[in-house]
Amino acid sequence: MGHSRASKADTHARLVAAAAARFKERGIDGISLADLMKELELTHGGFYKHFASRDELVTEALDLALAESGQVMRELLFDSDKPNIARFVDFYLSAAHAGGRTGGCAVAALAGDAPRKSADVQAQFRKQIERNLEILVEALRRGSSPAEGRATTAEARTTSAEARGTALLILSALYGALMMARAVGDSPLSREVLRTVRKRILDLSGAVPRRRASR
Amino acid sequence: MGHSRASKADTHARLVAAAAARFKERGIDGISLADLMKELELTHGGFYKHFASRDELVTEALDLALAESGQVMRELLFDSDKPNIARFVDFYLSAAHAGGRTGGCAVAALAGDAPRKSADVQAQFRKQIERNLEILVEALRRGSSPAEGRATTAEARTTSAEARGTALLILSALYGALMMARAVGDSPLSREVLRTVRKRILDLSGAVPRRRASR
Amino acid sequence: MGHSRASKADTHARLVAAAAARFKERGIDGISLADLMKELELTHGGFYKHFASRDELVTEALDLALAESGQVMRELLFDSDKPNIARFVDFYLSAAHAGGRTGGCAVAALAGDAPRKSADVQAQFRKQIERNLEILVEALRRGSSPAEGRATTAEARTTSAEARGTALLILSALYGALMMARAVGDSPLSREVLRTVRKRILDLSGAVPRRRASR
Amino acid sequence: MGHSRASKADTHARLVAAAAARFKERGIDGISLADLMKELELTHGGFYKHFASRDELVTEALDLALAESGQVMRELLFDSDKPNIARFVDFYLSAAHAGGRTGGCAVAALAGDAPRKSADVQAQFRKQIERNLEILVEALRRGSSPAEGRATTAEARTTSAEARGTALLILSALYGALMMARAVGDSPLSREVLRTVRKRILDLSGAVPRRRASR
DNA sequence: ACCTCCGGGACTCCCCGTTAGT
DNA sequence: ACTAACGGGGAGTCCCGGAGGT
Repeated sequence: MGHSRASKADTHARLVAAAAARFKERGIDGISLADLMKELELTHGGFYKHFASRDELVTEALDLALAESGQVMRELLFDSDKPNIARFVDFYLSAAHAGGRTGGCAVAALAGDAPRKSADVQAQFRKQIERNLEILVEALRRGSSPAEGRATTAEARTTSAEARGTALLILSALYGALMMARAVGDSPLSREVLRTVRKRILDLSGAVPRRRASR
Repeated sequence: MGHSRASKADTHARLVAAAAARFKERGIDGISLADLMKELELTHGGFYKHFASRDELVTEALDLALAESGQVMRELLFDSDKPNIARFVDFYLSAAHAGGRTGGCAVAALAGDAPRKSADVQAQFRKQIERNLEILVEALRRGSSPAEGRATTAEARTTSAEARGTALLILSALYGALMMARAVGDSPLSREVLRTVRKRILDLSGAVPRRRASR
Repeated sequence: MGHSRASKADTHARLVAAAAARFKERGIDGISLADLMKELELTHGGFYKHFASRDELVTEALDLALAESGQVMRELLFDSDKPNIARFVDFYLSAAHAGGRTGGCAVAALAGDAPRKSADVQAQFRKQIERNLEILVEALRRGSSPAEGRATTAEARTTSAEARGTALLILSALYGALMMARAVGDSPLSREVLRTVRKRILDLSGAVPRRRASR
Repeated sequence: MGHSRASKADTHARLVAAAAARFKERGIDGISLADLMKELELTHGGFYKHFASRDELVTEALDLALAESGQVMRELLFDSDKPNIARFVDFYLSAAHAGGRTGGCAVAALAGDAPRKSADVQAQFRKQIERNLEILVEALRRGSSPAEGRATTAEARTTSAEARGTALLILSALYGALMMARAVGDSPLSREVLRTVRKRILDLSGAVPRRRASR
């Protein structure tokens, strides 16, 4: 009875996880179903017991990969009392994170593929980037203004717009720096990009309240 | 039959140009040699008269595409007396530039493919990005300090490091914003990213002298 | 994508049939694999799932085409009680048969290519021509001597040799006339060849018993 | 001075002759210009000093090859006082003639290619076959009726039609037998075809006067 | 008359997604 | 779930006809 220890649901999940990792490494079209199945010590033919098509796997793997990127972001930012933007940026722009491609940020790894894919795929990116933005906005606001909870609605809105703008800039710079660093390979330039952008972003993130205060 | 008036060099150049455009649109692996040749009303059989391999075409097309991106940058920044950073940023983050993929920035379009390609390809990116950085640094320095020519060496070095850091941040943010906007497709989010990052970058670029002055 | 309802055997058979028709029309080297596949609404890439090489297809298509020519011969000659040589000759040398190339006789259409092909191809022609000869001999003998069943062995042998000689002449004349008619295109000459040779062959086929009787 | 002993006209003629021989061996498409030029110890590039295109060479070589076939026919039939049909048939259906392809009959060798070629090529065949027929008719008439020159116009016409019919049959059988023999390669069957058809044709050619006499 | 080589097109090989049969 | 293989399609290689330029 039964044929293997692994349940069908388990195999499905392992496939999605493996696909997410490989997609980040090699791009969405960079790995074949056959190679993917081989990784799980399965054979090519069994794939369609788990997914109706490759696209279905792409959708699920992308969901997982993008969600993970948000999860990592949230953990790094929020696992202490006060949002720790520095730790997040340090990690995000660390050489290890930039170099190793398996565990990296799915947005940075796959954003380049998205424009050539379907609107559904782009919607997945849109949704996750929106979420990541919210996380960062929240971190900026909590980091900058512990008393914000008591702000009036009008003040909060202004602050929010301000924070959202800052978050957008930071996110753009993070993604851009990571993609540049990866595109140029390991080199003095890539290290300079990571180090310098990291410092500037920390200035920016800290600058939010200060800049407001100074005006 | 036989060959037409067009010289070999001309055909070669047209192939490289077409490849550069298609690569930016669809990625380096996104177009086949046969389709590419068809664009020039040739057949794929003649391809190897011009290139020893597909990789050779990739190298040349990448060179062209990246160089063009630098050229555009230089023109937008420098075609008037005073470096015009605003015009460059406006153009770079315009919806048209972000949406249309044919004429866009090769770095933003292809940076995502580079990590999966050979070290040679990555070196091409490195070289061009280094050049683009220098252009932007020059613009920032000339824009910020018309009298810089008389600065002492020490001051100049400091200013240079400062400007280079700013340039790195700006470039990262530009590339990141463009890639994000493209990844999410045409949407309120993409428009917000482009608009907001544009404004912030203009603040940053203007901030160079002010920041120095304030210390 | 994926494969349609058609089984492999079916596709294989359709390929062979299409090749046989095209070879008769344009010669063995007159059609490319890509064009052939296009006829079945397939693409050239899948060809080697069905045949190890072009030669293998040639062999099978030739087998089919030649066998069909024998089958047509047999049907025309034998579908009534008494062998009907006249009907066969009439059809074989009809303008329609001579002009239209698709449905025509494979021997006449392809004999000219055979000498330039491999010994295997020539053996295929040999085998089928031998069979066609036997069919015609049988027709001549049954047509000429209804009581032949009671002939002594020696007489039968003599009759056989006689009939085989006549069959060889008839077959040569048929093939020769058809090839001449085709080589000169539609013209008074081609019509004269067909008409005249037809009449003479009918004389010859009827002459078998008469010639024997006269000795 | 001058560059070589061979004049341009001579080279032209040698090219045509070599092409005629190769075409008979391998078919009209069976030899490349490069190989042909190599045969004359010339190089590929010089070809277009002699012919505007390959087609022009084909036309001339075909003219030569076909004319030669008529010339051979005429010589064998007529080089003695009385037309010697037997000698012609013997030669034409000799194993050497059938096997060796270089010197063979152009009609038999190339008739199979003609239907796939232009109407001009087919017209060349038509013209030469018409001539060959006339030669054979003349031989049949002179062989059968030395006094024919004095026949009345009406009688001559009847005789002519009779002879032309016989000539058509003989020509068809000759061409057909030769093509069959070549198609099946060297074998008992090919030898049988040649031997048997030869004997039957000789019967037929001799039968002309006898058949007329018997009516 | 040569050399060179362009552009055309064919064949072969290989990989991928997908499906059928076991 | 595996084995097998179909059909799609890209890459690379070869050779041919033809067109310069020396």
